[in-house]
Amino acid sequence: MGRGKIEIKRIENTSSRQVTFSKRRNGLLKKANELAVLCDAQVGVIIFSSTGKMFEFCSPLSNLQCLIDKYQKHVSVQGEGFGARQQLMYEMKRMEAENDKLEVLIRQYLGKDLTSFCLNDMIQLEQQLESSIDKVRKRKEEVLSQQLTNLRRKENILEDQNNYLYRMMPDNHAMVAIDQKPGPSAMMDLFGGVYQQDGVNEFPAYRLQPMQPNLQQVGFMSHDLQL
Amino acid sequence: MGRGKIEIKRIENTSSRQVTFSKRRNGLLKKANELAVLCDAQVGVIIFSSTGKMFEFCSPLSNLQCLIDKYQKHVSVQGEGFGARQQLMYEMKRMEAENDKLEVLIRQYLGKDLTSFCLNDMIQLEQQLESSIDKVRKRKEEVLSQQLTNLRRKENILEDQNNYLYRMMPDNHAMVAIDQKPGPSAMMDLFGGVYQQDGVNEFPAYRLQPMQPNLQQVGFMSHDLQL
DNA sequence: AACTATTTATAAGA
DNA sequence: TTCTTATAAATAGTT
Repeated sequence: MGRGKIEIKRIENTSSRQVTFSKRRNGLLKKANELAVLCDAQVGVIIFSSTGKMFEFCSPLSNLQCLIDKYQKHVSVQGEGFGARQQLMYEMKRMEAENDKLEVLIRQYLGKDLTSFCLNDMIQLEQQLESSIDKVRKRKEEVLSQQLTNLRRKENILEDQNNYLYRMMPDNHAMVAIDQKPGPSAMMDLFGGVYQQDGVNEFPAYRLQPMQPNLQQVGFMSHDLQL
Repeated sequence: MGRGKIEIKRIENTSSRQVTFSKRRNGLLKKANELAVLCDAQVGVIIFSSTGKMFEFCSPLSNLQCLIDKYQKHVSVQGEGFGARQQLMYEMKRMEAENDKLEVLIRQYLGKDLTSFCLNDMIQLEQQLESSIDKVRKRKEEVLSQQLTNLRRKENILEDQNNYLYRMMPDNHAMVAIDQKPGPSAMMDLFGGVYQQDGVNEFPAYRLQPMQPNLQQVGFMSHDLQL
């Protein structure tokens, strides 16, 4: 329909392609509208030009998003599986249910909302909680015992260092008096009475006191003795 | 373009509307294809007839879902906020995180994965678990005590009923001998030794024994005494 | 569905 | 882009 017949294939000349695009795009949208109005149909058109510009049409009293949703629903009913959107929705629902379940479980572990529980449920829950508390206590003891061990190692190291430095020191040079002599009984208090003396029992009356005690300076202390 | 000019408004005659729909639908799809091919554009068309049938077109080498996605992206970039799809994705991520958090919490309440816990964490957890177990035990006691009360009421009712029936019965008619006389000590065993006798202490040596004891027949028993 | 008189769309030129 | 116009294409009404 024009001065000459044309083949339906890509128009190579860019400018005439663009002109044709503009004309025919308008034609298409007009026809879409006519179809919608004349025949009481819902019509949606989406056009992207080769330069990336977007054009759209939707029949009156509707909007493209609605129409697209309707389309999605349609294809998901007949299609192999779900539309990507429906799948998301489904997954969402599933996770929401999972979440609710977990929240209920947690409330149970917190001892809340027990009214719906029968006796057996509660006995089971009690046992579960007892077992949990048992595990926590065991682990707590492990950690405490580890800390104790570390403390002892540290103490031994410090003691050895002290003794070594003491022996190396020219008599009475760079020495500082300590007010209280840290005797075995103080040691006992420090370690909660659990401490077993297994090293040197006697301390010299005077100890070396670095001005800024820095444990990291002790070479073999610098790796894993966290307190 | 036809034997006569027509107004662009809904065709009232149903059958001619359907004929026109069919013709113009084909025309629209053909023109959509021509636009796509001639001008190297992406074109998508969705049509729902007034009877609910769906028709679609998408330019060659593409598919409508793709085109719709592209459309969604386009409108979401300029639009108020997110596209519905992005929003779903975001919500999804949020819920996933929430879920993970809850799962970790539950594992803690089960006493698992404590290695990452410091001493203070564990002390707190222990306290929480102790509080939970406390609540469960309290509730358990409540339930037990309720059941006990119910049992007592039931017993009293049965006893009264028995006595009443016994008195109304013409002597020695329809009576059945009971092998063991259910005395106070049997009562004590039945209720775990907690039972306090507060009703009739003496049972007649012979009791009425309905062939199919049905507790529901006792009027004021039929509502809330669950055991 | 097919036909066809007419209207409409549009290719090419300005 | 827009207008013009000759011509191709679409289609309303009819069979």
